[in-house]
Formats: sequence, structure tokens, C-alpha cells
Amino acid sequence: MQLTLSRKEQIEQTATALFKSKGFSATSMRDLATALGIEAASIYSHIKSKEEILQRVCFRMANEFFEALAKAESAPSSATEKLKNAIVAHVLVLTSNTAASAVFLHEWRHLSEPFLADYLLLRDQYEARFRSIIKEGIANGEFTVPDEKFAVLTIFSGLNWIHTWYNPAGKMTPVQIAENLSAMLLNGLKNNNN
Amino acid sequence: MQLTLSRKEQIEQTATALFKSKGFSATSMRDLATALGIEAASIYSHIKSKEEILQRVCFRMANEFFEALAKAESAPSSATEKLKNAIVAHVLVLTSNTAASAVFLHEWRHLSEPFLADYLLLRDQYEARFRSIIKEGIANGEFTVPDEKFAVLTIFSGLNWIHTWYNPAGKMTPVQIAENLSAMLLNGLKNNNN
DNA sequence: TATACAACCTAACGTTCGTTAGCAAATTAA
DNA sequence: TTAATTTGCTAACGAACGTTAGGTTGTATA
Repeated sequence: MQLTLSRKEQIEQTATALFKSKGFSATSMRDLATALGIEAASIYSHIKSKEEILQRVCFRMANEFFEALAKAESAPSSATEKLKNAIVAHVLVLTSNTAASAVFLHEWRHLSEPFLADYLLLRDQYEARFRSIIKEGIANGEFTVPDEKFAVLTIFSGLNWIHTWYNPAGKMTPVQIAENLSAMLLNGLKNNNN
Repeated sequence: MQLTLSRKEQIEQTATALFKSKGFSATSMRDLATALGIEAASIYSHIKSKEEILQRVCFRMANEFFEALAKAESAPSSATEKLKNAIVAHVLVLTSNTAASAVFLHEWRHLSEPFLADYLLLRDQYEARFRSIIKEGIANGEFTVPDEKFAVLTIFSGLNWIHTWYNPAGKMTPVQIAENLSAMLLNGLKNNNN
């Protein structure tokens, strides 16, 4: 556990919080400087450009999601369990840093090429891993879904909204959230006991 | 059915498309003017400010959602049917204009006061209507959910992602999407027939 | 003690931004 | 035919933007 952040990391963290709350475009370098208590020009002793911050946040988060998914997939089990593990892994990354997650999920479109293309490729690869779990579940009868693309979209939409309301100081722990979400996505709202 | 749009409506429509694809802040009045084939200054013969466009889109969509929900709620039925009707109504509004929906859902934070406060109040009122349907379903045993706030959040996240992938020229009709979504949210992925 | 480096400063650059003023042409209504 | 309205133009405003240049200070290293 690193106790002290380098100045560059401090800048990135502060910028991420601003990007989440105001958006990338609406956050000026002068806003960021004010939040850091320095002048806007001083930031350029540490970073090359405003977009560099966005790039670093987006690709660092992409890495975290892939690593978490790899661990979740490693234990061979049923599609149901695989999906549940993948959902839990995804939620844990999301809740571990809601600001960076929000930027990763919503501000990526401000990346310039070739970063934008790289980002979209990674995202598609990530979603494909979920699709194949669902396909497996459909094939062996665990799941009943009209369309696996549709199912994946619904799962991700449920997951990727968490950062807007998750509060680390709230009642639910990340694991509880993940368990509830996967239960709801797998079983639905309906009471199936009667 | 109105066949010709007033110039003001054309501007609003073109702006909405740009706001969806680039975001409000990243869309300049000169971008909008270029898309319309006129000069930026000419736009001000029709509107007062850039934000006025955003305000009109946001509150017009809010109205549409409320009206659709009112109709869906009018027929007294079970909580399950009420919820399904409300979901269908919501999806139909979303798919009827994905650009305006995207702006409504994602660009509202660029509203200035007092419009921002008004918007947030409306949104909370709308969500409260869904919460009360869920509460009713929990109370009479139709639903089994750990937390109704959590359930509503998950429902909305599933619904409000549609605009990112829905294609009017695609295979699924809005009604089919709505039916599939409500089925998935109510019953989950799991095959409950065995 | 001398050197290097990290961190920040002031001043300013060229650009883009939303918007206004004032005017002209075309279309519609009286 | 005249008047009003709609729709657009050019030119320009002040402000904000991302960024660069060049210099100063304090701290850690040799």
C-alpha cells in the first residue's frame, strides 16, 4: 500500500474527480489548477497535455477490469457461477474507484485517435468474454435468453450505472452490491417460490 | 403528424444529434452552424442561447416520460403488470427519439440553476412512481427484492442504456425490446423451467 | 559545498468560444 | 403594393481556452 502519491498521481486523481463531476470538456486546466492550489501552467511540469490524463485513466482502468476478469474466469465452473464471478469482479473494480470508473465509462469519447480505436477494441474484447459465458449458459440449458447480445447489454447497463449512486460510506458493501445485482440479473424481480 | 419543421425546431434537432454524439460542452455553436449550413451568428435569430436548446430538449423529454407513465398507470392491475406497462412506456419514449433521450439522460448536468434543480426534482418524482409500484409488489408478495431503491436503480440502468445501441433499422422493434427487457428484469436470465 | 532536480511561478501566445450589433435579402401578410 | 416577418450575412467583442517560454525557489544528492 503506497502511502504517498507522487505529484503526477495527485494531479491525475484530482483531475479524475473533476472529469467525473463536470465532464472532460467542461473541466478546464485552470479548474484543475485551482483544485490543486497551483497555477494552470504549473501542471505542465508534470504532464504533457490534458488528454494525457484522460488516456492514463482510461487505459489503467481497462487493465484493472481485464485482470479482475481473468481471475474470475480461472476457476472452472458452471456458466451461472462464471457469470456471477465475473459480475462480482466487475463490480469490485467499479466500486474501488468510482471517479476513475465514471471517467472510463463516460469520457472515453474525448480520446483522440489512435487511442480511441484502441479503447473501443479493448471494450469489445471485454464484452466478448461475457458474451461467451452467456452463450455457454444458453447452450447447456442454464440460461433462457432470446438473444445473448441483448443479455450482455442489459447486464452491463446494470453494472455500469453503479458509480452514479454507490457510496463507500453507505450501508451496502461492494460484495453485497455485487451479490444483489447478480441475483437480480439471474433471477429477476419475480418471486419464484409461489 | 407535422410534415415541416420550423427553423427553430430544425436547429433544436440538429443540435440534439450533436449533443448526443459529442456532448454539450464539446459541441460549439460553430459546429452546429456548419451542420445546419449557415453561420454561427445566424442561429441567434432563432434562439436566445446555447443552453436554451438544452433546456428545451430536457424538459420536453421529461414531459413525454411523465405523460407516457400516466397512461401506463391508469389501468388498474397487478404490480407485475403495472411495472411491465411502465417499462414498456418508458422504452417507447426512449426509442422514439434516441438523440433527445441521450441528451436528456446525460447532458442535463450542464443546465444552470434554477433549471438544474427543476430537472432533478422531476427526475426524482418520476423514479418515485416506479418505486411505489415495486413497493406494492413487495407488499403483496409478487416481488422478492432485498431493497426497492436498489431494484429501481437496476431497472433504470437497464432501460437508460438502450439509446446507446438501439437502431431503428435493426431487427428488434421497440415493443419487442421493451417486452424482452421487462421479461429479463422480472424473471432474470435463469431458466426457471427445470 | 556544489549540483541536480522537482515544483511552481509570471507572462504571454494563438486559438476558439458564445454572443451582439447592424444590415440585407427573401418571403409572407395586409 | 406596402409592411412585417423570417432568415441569413459580415464583422467583431471580450472572455476563456490549452499550452509554451523562461525564470525562481527549495530540497535532496554527490
